[in-house]
Amino acid sequence: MPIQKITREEILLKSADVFRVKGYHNTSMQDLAEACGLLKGSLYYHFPSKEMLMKDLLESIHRLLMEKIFPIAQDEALSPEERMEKLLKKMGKLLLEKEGGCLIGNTTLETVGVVPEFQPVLRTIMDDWTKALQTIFVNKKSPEQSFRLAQQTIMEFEGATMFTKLYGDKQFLYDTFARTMMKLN
Amino acid sequence: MPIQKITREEILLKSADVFRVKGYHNTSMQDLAEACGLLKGSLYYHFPSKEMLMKDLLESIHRLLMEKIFPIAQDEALSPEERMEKLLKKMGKLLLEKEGGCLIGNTTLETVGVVPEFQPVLRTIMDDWTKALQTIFVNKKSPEQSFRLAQQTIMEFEGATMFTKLYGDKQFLYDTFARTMMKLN
DNA sequence: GTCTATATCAAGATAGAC
DNA sequence: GTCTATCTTGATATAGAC
Repeated sequence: MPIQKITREEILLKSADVFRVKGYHNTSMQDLAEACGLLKGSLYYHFPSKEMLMKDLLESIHRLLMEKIFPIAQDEALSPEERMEKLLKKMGKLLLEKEGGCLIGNTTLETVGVVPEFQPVLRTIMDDWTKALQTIFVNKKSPEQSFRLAQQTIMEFEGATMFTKLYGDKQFLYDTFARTMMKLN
Repeated sequence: MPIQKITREEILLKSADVFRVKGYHNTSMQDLAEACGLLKGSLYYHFPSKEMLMKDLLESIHRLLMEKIFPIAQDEALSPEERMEKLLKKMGKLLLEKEGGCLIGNTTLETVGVVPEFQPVLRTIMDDWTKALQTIFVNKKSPEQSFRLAQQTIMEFEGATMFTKLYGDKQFLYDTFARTMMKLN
């Protein structure tokens, strides 16, 4: 009987690291297979196509965010400032302290308008990310203003990630974290 | 004798539209040739490779910005507010009111860390863009603060472009324009 | 579940006719 | 300067052995 070398979930995790650095179109099934310690053909046992693999990956990331990160915004044991800090730090660890920047942002700029299948899940992730931040801001501001502040925070976050990538300097992100904390006043 | 169908500069302009929408790796020489009304092989008379074509395009964009857009920041006939408005509007027309968002931002996220040849020119564009905005802010703020404000403006601008692309709503950009004008106070 | 082998196609790039 | 034709490679994907 055959030996299971890697699970479906593990393939997605390894693939995320490759896609984040190389981008969607520039990543080959060969690249993904190597990262997983498999041969190219074996990937097709788990996923019918590269496109479906990426779609599943994005949905898996959305699920992770919804379960582990975004609920921090509603943690009544913490102050709004503590929630914001905890959420930003976790987002930083998850999406930013790895090489290549933010997979969601990268994939958005690279594939929206080109691979229509990805757009809905990318939008959903941004929507729920916005809602989470809004939930924190709403302790201090009106709902409408909190919504705008949440969107602005993510935009600055993505812009800072671009600068961090271009200049190889994480300070851009740390500064954005700090400015976001100040918006809670 | 052969008939000149298109100039080198025109090829770059047509290619910019394709790259902006499809991205660098997802654009084929075939795509570029079609956009230019040429056959694939003919492109290699003008450019030795796809990589060099893109590099020349980025340098051509840099030249255009340095000649036509960034000098607005030093136009002594205008107030700081008027310079900022004029510069932002021109950047909007040049980079944003076309399909696909900002070619510089797209190319940065897609190729930094993957195509090292592009990174210097991308950095130079961002550097000079930052300097131009700093020149305007410095009428109202300290040089250090102006530098930070200039960087933040570009980051927000790129983040807003991402949202505009993802949600198909240009309001994100207009709002960012308005917020930037308010930073001059 | 993974491997080997292979089919198919499109990509970047080159050579030479016109 | 552009076209036709072609080379070579690497991509996605499939079939079948183990």
